[in-house]
Amino acid sequence: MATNLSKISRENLTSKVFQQIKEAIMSGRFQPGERLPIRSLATKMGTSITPVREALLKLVSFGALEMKPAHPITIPILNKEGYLENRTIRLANEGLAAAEAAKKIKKRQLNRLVKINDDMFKAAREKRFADAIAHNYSFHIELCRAAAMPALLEIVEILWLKIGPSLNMLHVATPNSLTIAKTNFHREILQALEKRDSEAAKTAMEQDLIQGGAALLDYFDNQPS
Amino acid sequence: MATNLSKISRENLTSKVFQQIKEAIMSGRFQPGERLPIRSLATKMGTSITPVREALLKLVSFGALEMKPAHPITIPILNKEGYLENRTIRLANEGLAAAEAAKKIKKRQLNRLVKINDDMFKAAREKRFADAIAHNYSFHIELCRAAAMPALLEIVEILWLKIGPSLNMLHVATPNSLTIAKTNFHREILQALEKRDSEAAKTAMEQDLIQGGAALLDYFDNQPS
DNA sequence: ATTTTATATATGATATATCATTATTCAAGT
DNA sequence: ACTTGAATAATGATATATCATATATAAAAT
Repeated sequence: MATNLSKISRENLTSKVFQQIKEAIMSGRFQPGERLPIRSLATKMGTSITPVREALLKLVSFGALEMKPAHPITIPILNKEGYLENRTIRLANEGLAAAEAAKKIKKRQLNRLVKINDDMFKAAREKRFADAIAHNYSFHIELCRAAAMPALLEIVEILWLKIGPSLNMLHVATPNSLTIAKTNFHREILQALEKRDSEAAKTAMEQDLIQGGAALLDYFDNQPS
Repeated sequence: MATNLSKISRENLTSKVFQQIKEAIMSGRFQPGERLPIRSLATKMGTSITPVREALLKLVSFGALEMKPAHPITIPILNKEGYLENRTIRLANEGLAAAEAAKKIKKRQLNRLVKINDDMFKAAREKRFADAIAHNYSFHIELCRAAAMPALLEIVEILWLKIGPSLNMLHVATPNSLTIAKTNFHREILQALEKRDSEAAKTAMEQDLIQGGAALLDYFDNQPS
């Protein structure tokens, strides 16, 4: 029996389309309010409308896209209230993830987090703000992965999907106010993980989420939409 | 302009199908492992397969149903590990919901919770276990609604969808061990809500979730699947 | 009787066609 | 110039047809 045969990708079209649109959303390639018509996406991606529709419906069911009857599917426009609710829920879930990760994280995963954090600082120093935002996202997701709770990871990914477009819009609107690399608590989180101190990890994570959203809150306050 | 015109239901077929299947899952009309073939459901419901497929895919994306490539869609079989992860996440999210509800709940909502709880006890006394389980579910969902955080409510509903079939299976397998009405902390939760004591509400909720799952944990321990 | 193989069936995946509703455009009327 | 109304286009919703793959059944071989 031949070994080392490469796995044939049995992923279906819907999954591929979903991943691609999801990544596009998280990397800020759509503005809040922007339309995502099924047909034009299908044309761009070279599939029929069925897989695109299914992928979009999935994102809608996660609250990452908005759909009103007989209206085009759009990127939701987050307001202050919605952001604060999202932050409160992330506090609970990412706090839990940090506490669990402190118990379970392996050296390799910890090193990976350190590297992601370094990359984030480097990107911010070099004013590659979009990259910095992406690395910040990776930091939170990978930490959540270290908690080894797949259902929790899914929830946290959904929560970030909802704020992704606004986060990226912020860096376009006011790149100078990007505080991701200046006032975060990643170091405190990493230290707590290394000490395997669940409580400290949770607290540091909560502070990080509150600080990380300060710039966005300022934006909402000065943008009386 | 005429007023008081009744709203025309613009809900689409997919939503209706989704609601119906969701309720069927939560009320235990499907066994863990049972198949849900698209075509036969569509025939039963009198629609084409498209709305049914979309509704099922939505449930799959919530983790309430399982789908392997080229296999029938099924009700997932929960194991002890999966249940414990689900419980841990509910502790965080329903704890938050209870704390928020303590701040925001209105008298009408509190009265409603009291009534649901009474109904649950009544159902349990009369050995209508399925009803008791349904009322317990309502209690948790309505409390979550009182927190006035729509995104949190969605998450909690998803979490319950995943354990619904197993909860109902339990009451069929071992109706005598149904402890829902005996060892719950609903009274403590209600008292905390009335006092507007967030911390107490959170603690009582956590105890309720742990106690409420004890019977299911026993089942997993004696069922070495 | 058991195992193997071939056929038929069931099922999800994808593409396409058509419908209803809304948004847009543009011309006519004021 | 502005408003109104009709025609057109855009868009999601639904139904149906076809395909690929897995499962179940039946037949054949041992």
